[in-house]
Amino acid sequence: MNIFQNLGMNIRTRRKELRISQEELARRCNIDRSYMGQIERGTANPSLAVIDAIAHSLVVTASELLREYHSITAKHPRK
Amino acid sequence: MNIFQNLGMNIRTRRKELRISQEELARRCNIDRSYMGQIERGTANPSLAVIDAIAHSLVVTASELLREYHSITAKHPRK
DNA sequence: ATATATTGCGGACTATTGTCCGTGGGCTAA
DNA sequence: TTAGCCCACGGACAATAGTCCGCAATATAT
Repeated sequence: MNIFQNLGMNIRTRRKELRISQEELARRCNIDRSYMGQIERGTANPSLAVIDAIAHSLVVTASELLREYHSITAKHPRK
Repeated sequence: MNIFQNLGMNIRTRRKELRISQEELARRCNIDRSYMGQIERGTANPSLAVIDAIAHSLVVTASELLREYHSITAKHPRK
């Protein structure tokens, strides 16, 4: 899990809490829908302006979006 | 103080703790020295990859670099 | 004061981000 | 089945991040 995937997971988790689609989130952030998908998958390298816009739409801080992601189900990894 | 200036202040503060120049920090991050200056002044919009590289060189996390900056001297602003 | 190191700032250029389409697949419901 | 979402992925393009120089301004020493 690199920092890009970590950011993506945090965004996806928070977005699903708000029960909105990638497209709706992208619209609220004024960014492209397919680019939002790349960010969630961890395959894009977004600028701070983009990260900040997403954070605002998700009602969290950019710092929080970059915190280490902890999945509930992925606890106790074997090995 | 916007998020760019906030990031810049955190970087500059941490860099001075380590007693290194912008040029030395830029060299350790493999980025341009004048661009590092722009980032510290809050006039650049760096990508997550750049923020992460700086964080590593400063031995902190990207999340920490984006936390709200609190100056010691700038307390109790008048109005 | 004179050096010396460090930083701000500019222009010209290259590399990469981010946009704007379309297409196809998986899913749920009617 | 068909229809409606939602998401992954691709290509071509526009916008901007980031580089590489130089030079001036400022700080920090000697």
